[in-house]
Amino acid sequence: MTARRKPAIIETGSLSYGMLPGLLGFHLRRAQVSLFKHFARTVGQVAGITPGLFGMLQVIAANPGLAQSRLAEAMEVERSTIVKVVDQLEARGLIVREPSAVDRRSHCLELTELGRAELARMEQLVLAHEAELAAKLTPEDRQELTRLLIQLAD
Amino acid sequence: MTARRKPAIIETGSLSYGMLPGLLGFHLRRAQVSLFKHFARTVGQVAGITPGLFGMLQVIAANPGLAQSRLAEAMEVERSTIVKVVDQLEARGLIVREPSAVDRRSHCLELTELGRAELARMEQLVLAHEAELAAKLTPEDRQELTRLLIQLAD
DNA sequence: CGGCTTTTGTTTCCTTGGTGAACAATATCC
DNA sequence: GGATATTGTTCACCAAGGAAACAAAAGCCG
Repeated sequence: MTARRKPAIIETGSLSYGMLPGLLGFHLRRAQVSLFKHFARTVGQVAGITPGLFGMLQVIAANPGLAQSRLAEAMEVERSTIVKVVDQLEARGLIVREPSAVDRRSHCLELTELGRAELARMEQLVLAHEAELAAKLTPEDRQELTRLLIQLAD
Repeated sequence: MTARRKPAIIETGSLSYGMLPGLLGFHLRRAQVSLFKHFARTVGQVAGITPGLFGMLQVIAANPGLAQSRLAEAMEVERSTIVKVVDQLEARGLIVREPSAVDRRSHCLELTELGRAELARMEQLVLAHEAELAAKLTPEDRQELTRLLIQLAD
């Protein structure tokens, strides 16, 4: 190697991210990591839940009697992934698998009383978390961001 | 259970997401999943790389001689996480760990010739991927989205 | 009706990123 | 020179997810 070595003295602040700042994915990921950490500090720490599990719970609550396969489609994950999620939520007493009256293969997911109570509590925390996030943007910007994200996701 | 059972007949299309559509995190996640899948189809399949690894490679390329600890800070992950990443990239012959001249504890990360060539190829694929994504938005909207994401991430 | 085909939930194994704790070697500070 | 901090590493873990195989149950079709 005959090439001259570059200085290689790089302070944390002045470090280059190459082409990354020109990519939507980079900023999308940063925003999500930031949001996720905020969720963990505010909602997660208090209610012991992750964004993913909260989302599952929301969909189950909003669609009583939902079969696991439908939930998998809604969340765009495989059926085998749903099994673990449902196991967790059931183990915590938040939901139950009830046998379907019309199809003996499928399980109807339902919230328990505890599940309803816990979800209500979580929702308050999530709304507070959302409000803190939204404070970084004007109401119009928040609306605009939502619109653009939907457009990007198709 | 004496309560009347709700119909529980829910077609995939007409299923409710509860309060999720009102949350930024929901749309952020959807957009990212969509983008990630697109990246996997276009860049990943061809160049065998993930958004995460590509990002690491970019930062290493843009900051020759970077120490692993600095990289960890830049990517906001733990040092122990970086070890595996560097192992992978080194195993593929894209980078090398060179001993630092000034600190015998630290390793200076450098791209190899192969690494530079591969990265250049990846960059072309990434730019094409980005262009396809950006096609969903007007140029102004893309700019606006970037601005809002940065603002949200702090 | 009876035989294929599909769907549903499940289990098992694997992969990907990531964490935290402990550790040896090396720097740094007082 | 001795305490303290930093660097890279290993190891054991965890969470989210996917793939494949499977049994039970539905559904289809001749």
